[in-house]
Amino acid sequence: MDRYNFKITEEKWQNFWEKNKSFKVETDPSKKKFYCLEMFPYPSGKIHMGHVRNYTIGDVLARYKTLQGYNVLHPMGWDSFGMPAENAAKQNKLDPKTWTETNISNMKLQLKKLGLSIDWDREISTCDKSYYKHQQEFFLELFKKGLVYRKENYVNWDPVDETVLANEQVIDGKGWRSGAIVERKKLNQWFFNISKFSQELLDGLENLNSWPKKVKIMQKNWIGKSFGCEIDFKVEGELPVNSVKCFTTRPDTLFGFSFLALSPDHEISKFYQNNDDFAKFKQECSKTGTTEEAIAVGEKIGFKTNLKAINPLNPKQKVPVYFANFVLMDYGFGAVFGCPAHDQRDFDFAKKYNLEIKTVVRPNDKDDTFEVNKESYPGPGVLINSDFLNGLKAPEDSILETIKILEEKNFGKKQINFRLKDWGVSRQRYWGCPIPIAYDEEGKAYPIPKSMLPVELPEKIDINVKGNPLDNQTNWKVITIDGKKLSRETDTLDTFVCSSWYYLRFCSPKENEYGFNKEDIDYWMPVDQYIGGVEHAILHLLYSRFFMQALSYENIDFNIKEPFEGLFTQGMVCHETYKDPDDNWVSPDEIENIDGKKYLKRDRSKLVKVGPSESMSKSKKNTIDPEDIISNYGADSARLFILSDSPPEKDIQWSEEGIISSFKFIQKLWHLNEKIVNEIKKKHDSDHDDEIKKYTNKYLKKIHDNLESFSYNKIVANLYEMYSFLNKQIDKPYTNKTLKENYEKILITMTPVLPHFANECLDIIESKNFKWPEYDKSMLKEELVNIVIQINGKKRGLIQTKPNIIEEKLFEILKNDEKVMKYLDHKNIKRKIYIKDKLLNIII
RNA sequence: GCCCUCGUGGUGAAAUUGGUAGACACAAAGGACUUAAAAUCCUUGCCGCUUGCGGAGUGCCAGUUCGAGUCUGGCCGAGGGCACCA
Repeated sequence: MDRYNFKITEEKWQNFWEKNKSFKVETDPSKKKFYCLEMFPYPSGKIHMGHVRNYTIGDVLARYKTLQGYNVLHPMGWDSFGMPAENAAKQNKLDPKTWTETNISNMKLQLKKLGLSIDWDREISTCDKSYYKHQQEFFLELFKKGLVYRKENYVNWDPVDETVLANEQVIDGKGWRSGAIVERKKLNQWFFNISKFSQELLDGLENLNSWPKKVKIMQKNWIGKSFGCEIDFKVEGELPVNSVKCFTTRPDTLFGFSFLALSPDHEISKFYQNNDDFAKFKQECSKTGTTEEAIAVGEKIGFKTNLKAINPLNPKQKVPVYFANFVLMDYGFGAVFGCPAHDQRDFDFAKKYNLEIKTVVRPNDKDDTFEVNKESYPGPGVLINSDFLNGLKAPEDSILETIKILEEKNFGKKQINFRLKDWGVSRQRYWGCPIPIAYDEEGKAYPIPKSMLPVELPEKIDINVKGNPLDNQTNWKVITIDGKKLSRETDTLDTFVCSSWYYLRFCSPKENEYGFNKEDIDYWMPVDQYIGGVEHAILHLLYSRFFMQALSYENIDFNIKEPFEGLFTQGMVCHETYKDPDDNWVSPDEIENIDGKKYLKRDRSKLVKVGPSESMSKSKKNTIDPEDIISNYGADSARLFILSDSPPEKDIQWSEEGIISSFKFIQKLWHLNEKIVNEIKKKHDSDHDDEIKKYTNKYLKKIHDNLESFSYNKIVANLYEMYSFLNKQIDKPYTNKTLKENYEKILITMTPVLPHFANECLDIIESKNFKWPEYDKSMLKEELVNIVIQINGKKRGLIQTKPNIIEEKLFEILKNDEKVMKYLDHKNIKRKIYIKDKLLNIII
């Protein structure tokens, strides 16, 4: 028997696909389309197992849809702007462009070795000027529509990367990439007005039926809509201030008012500019705002002003006004009204500063003497101690009623607030898309005319400088527009801008005039299935959705509101972690397995500590290089294993044993193939034709259902079952035509998972121009069914009969079943439940 | 603290509308083949007794039902998201 030589076969088919441009597609409205997109990679240098999983899942779908007759767009590109290029360039003294381009060509080769059905003619790279030119056009388009603006703002400053971070890029007060504690800094920044579309982005989620519920909830929470009331508090004191606006979701607790708190950045703070104590307090705030313990403990600190605020519903009541560290300037009006009895945060603050705690809501199961003492009571109940509001049901009736009263008296009005903030897109970085703006001496911003686009990044410059290297490019910075000497914007765009529209570009990758061509996007968009990691649930996916809103805003020609019709988020690839006796991480290829125990390779006597399986990461050294796997076992083995065992949306454990068993399975399939090919050559009677036809049909249904529901792990199980059936049954005689036809169908179903192997086998049986085999519903009916016999709900027997048997007849057959009759012996049958063709439950 | 998801063998997991729990695989143990090893194949899987059979069993406790991994309520545990959002 020949061994299956994956090296030769895989190379053969990869060359074939490349030479024939097998996956090249064109816009063709006469064909039904399917747009299958996986999140494009950052060209870090090498592909990792996460890519293998992501792109294998996508490839299974793309190949399946192609076989079903769809015109499938399955492109690939590179998210190639970003900081790693700059950092690597600093270390290796290469310029970012060269570094990036080398990485792209390496990774492209690696992806090709996976046997992906990609239309490489559509390859794009976001750092290519033919790409970012159009991004600059979009920027100016949005600028014209008023969706881009510049403002001086406190920004999240990453002191290590020396750049600004969006709120979403700050995790636990630290930079998402550098891990450095983020500082606050005031800078002039460009913003995309994403918050303008808060309601649309929220509503749009409703219709995304093929998105994971989890992702939709995360976005919903991020947008953070809340319903409440804006209240205008009159204030009195020594400052020239008459009123302070607050937003609250609980106006009904206004009778529990005991202080007013302002953000340290509130405009009233200007009156304290020269106050040393206030300066100290502000410094205290910026410290507690960022350290981890402070966030965990949540210590509240305040600075008392000499103002008093008046309760609009009870003008006799006057309460102190504080600056407080927990009040955020960019939510609501940067001011909150404090009701300690019914808000834990206000409660903590009141305790610290000895402020009044007045209970105004009692729980439904308590009487009016209820008093809050150890902690606040934020729950539902009935209003008490609230004068004319007493007795109202909280929160439903009481909130609406209070808002009505406040509106009547002109103290406030109903309001909806969103947590979503505008997207700061300026980055003080070299390796990004230049912002197409220039400034005059007064700092007024001028858009660069379209004819002067793209604003190209200067090449081969010295990036070994502190801060933004573009700032040092004095020649580049100077530009003359309409005879006016201007200075270019030196900030570049956040790389999330690049990935917010790349799926449009794939539809028209060569279009020169504009970012895309209308005819192309009308045909291909939206993306039917988008596949990627759940880590992009908020950032990338929300920005992309915003981009569609922004492009369609005031534009009747563009009406794509949602870019991704279907979304699938795959799980991570995990591996066991190892540590040597000195507690250092050890990589899997430094380990030797002896008698089921794991030893250090370089010192066989030393046993390594096996830690939990965790997501593959360089820092824990538990990565496996896909290139090694492909060269040792082949792409098909890698694909088969990465799909097996765990459902695609869950994490998967990578193991040596697992990949070996996938490899062996392909060898077994190869031997089976030889047997079948021999059988096809022989002549036989047709005794068993029905058997194989029926089996194949049942198998096709399973594969079909599992493909449709993304149960790719079950498809692998179906392949194992199919192998074991055919391997047992192949010695039975079948007519060659039937055997060939059915085997061909089975092989076709294998092509999405094992494209090289299955195409090779199809080639051997001389199958040409094949398409996806549909199953025949009428053939699914069984000639015999198994009926479970239960006694008092417990399984006691199994009877095989023809379908549609009536209960009486079944009971007759049952009388011959000694085992079951033993249980029924001399017992009174109280009741029988019969489910046709399935089950008979006898109650005694 | 709030929100979401999930608890099934030693492990990863299967199980249409409630209807044979553990498909398929990994690991382990035993066996077959072999001079031996590798490779391959078969068997076992928790508790009892002798094959065979019986019993328990899907995190825990109740409930609905002829029948619950699946539905309802409560509890316990794990993972993820958000985090002073007024």
